[in-house]
Amino acid sequence: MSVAATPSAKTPAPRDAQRIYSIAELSREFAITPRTIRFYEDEGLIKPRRHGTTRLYTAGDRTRLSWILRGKRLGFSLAEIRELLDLYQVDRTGLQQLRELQRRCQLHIADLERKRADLDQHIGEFRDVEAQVSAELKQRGIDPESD
Amino acid sequence: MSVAATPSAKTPAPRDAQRIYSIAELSREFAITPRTIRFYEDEGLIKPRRHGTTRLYTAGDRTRLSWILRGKRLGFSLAEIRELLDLYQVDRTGLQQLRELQRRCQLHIADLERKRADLDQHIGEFRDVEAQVSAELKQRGIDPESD
DNA sequence: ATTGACGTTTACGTAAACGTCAACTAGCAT
DNA sequence: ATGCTAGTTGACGTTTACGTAAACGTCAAT
Repeated sequence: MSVAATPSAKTPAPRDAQRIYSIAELSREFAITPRTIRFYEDEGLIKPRRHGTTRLYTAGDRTRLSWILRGKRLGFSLAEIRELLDLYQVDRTGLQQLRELQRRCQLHIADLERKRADLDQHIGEFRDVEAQVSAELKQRGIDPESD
Repeated sequence: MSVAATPSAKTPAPRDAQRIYSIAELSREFAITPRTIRFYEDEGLIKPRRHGTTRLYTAGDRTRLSWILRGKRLGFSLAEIRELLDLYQVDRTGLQQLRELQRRCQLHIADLERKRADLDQHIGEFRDVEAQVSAELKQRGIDPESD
């Protein structure tokens, strides 16, 4: 389809805000399959425009996608990620809406900070192990081949 | 069976290193079902002693369990967690073993630090949202009921 | 002797998050 | 016209991480 084909074939990938991405392009960039991207769409995480039946992704969609993947790396389920994404575009007009948004942000931040504490402890433990191993290796002599 | 029953029923839970825990006790403490604990055993994450067919958990098993759950909160799969747990008890005698252990520690630490960067950015974004919402709420007046 | 709390195994079920075909379609190059 | 390359939908399969139910054993107390 070459929807996003560069005119003179000189520019490799102009990371403009105006750029339009194909599904294959995004799947390559983020190392996921097109099937996965379509799946996220089925789950309501992204809603790309269409040209006919073909999906067209904007820079915003791309950002959203990277957001999704980061959420995944942090251990959130797709359902949670969808909720979090929605927080960014809920109606901020009503007072109750604002209060609810604030509340949910605070809850989520607290969750994240607990996670951060877990992570720090976890890192600490592995640093300890690594340090002990390093010390032991130094003890035994730094000669590279001696097993 | 009351394997871990306290004699005079006075001491509530002596957190000794010698203590032995029943499966129900651990499941209550960590808010998971016994089924889950048995499942972890099937997956090779814990290997409690047995008295007949009944499982007996030591303080070490308990620590292992809390470790598993923390790993889960951080988004690791059970397979990954098993590997990480194994790192703690691999044979540290051979030089090659030590080098391999060091290498894997370093890889894992790098992974964790990437995760930490993800997490920090994530937290930052939500703090921003929360700050904006707070500002907007303050702008509109702090009167509690006005919707 | 029965009840109740707790434990066991075996087996099947399920929700989430995709992967893997299969069978199209649409545009472009030869 | 034919083939190639991307894209599409749908259906079904798979893995992970358990839940659920059945059917049973064991011990202490009643």
